[in-house]
Amino acid sequence: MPKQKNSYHHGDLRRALIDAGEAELSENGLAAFSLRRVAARVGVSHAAPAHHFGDVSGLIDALAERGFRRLLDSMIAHQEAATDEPYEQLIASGLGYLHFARSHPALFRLIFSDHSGAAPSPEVMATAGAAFMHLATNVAAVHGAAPLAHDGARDEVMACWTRVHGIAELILSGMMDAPDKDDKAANDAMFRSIFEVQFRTS
Amino acid sequence: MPKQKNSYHHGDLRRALIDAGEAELSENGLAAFSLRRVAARVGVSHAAPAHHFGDVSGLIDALAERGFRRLLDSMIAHQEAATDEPYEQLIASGLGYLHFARSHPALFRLIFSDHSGAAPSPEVMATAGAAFMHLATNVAAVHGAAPLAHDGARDEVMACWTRVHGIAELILSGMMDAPDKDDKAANDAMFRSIFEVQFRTS
DNA sequence: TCTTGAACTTGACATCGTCAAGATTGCAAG
DNA sequence: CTTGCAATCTTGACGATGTCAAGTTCAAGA
Repeated sequence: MPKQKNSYHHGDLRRALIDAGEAELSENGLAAFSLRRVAARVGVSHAAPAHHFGDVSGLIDALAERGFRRLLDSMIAHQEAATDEPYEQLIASGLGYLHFARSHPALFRLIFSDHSGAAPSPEVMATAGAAFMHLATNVAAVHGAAPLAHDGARDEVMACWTRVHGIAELILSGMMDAPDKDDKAANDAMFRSIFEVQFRTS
Repeated sequence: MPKQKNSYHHGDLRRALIDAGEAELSENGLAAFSLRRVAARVGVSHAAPAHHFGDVSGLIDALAERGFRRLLDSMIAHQEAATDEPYEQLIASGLGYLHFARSHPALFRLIFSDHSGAAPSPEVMATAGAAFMHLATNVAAVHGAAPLAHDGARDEVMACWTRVHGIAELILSGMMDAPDKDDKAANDAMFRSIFEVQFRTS
């Protein structure tokens, strides 16, 4: 199946549009995102995407799903490069989360955009659930337990997620200084020094 | 100075546009934000805002500044309704942050949108600095010290900020369940149970 | 009174998302 | 083999949007 057999019938337009959409997103950001430019980038008419995604939110949804998968992949990759020690793996996962957010800021923001109006598609929620379970497994391993086994386990997972997520968001918004995203050692130190702080009732 | 002396020369158009922009933001969200609708809402021609804000990002910037001020106000208000105990004041500030985020989601997202391209205006950064200092004072009081006095104090403040911010963002994105935003007791319990979790090296 | 500049309007333009209608093609039934 | 059908893609149009240029109105100082 050649990439382009003829002018009509692209062959794998859906995938091509998602690829192009991802590229447009990193180059121009979400605010300047345009369906017509994505179509033009693939070399297809401006109305072609409608048949595969309905309207623009359909493409956005597909991009969100891919983004979530990439986020999970980044966590896994960083974790696999770490020690077997459970806590080190948790830290590594968090650093993978951070690295993805900073490498693909627009995609990251897109994933966590306001889904208050239209609920995210089932595929997106499923991928989000997978990422959540990954974290839950990390956290549980630190306690030497099964994921979500004991009371308050869910709170622990959310405590972890919100911390990592908050750091990522504040860095992206420019409110928080951070070392170059590829300086592993510096980010490791920065992350631990914030992640591990504890507040006490005086 | 009457609100409307005649058709031309509105009198206080800049303020009126910011008011209308804020209303539009809460009603339709950032994605559907339109300069022309804001102008129409005030009863002014579609090109009138340009004279006061340049382009659309000028109005957005003004809205961000107002939003930051409202965020700080919400923190202060909640804190003043709490005990004198420093840690309780810190928690109350966080709950005020959360309450603002959930009461004005679009404005909250706007404040922390991607400023990577154009730097936020000096006014916005100044207001953001005031919010940061408020938190720094809270955190320092827990340790019975002056703001940012000791080594690592900045990390402690950022640890606090990122935690509160992460909770707010994940709730807004729909990734985290939370009690009704006006149920004070339930939110207090939820917030503490996440904020106070500590992770240890196994 | 005259004039000058700020405040606002009007009209135009390119671009955007979406819709309806037409063109093209793969494919399976006959 | 061919013939019709449904999926795929194109074309053209519409209203809405941000921005620019040129014109209009008004207040206030010379």
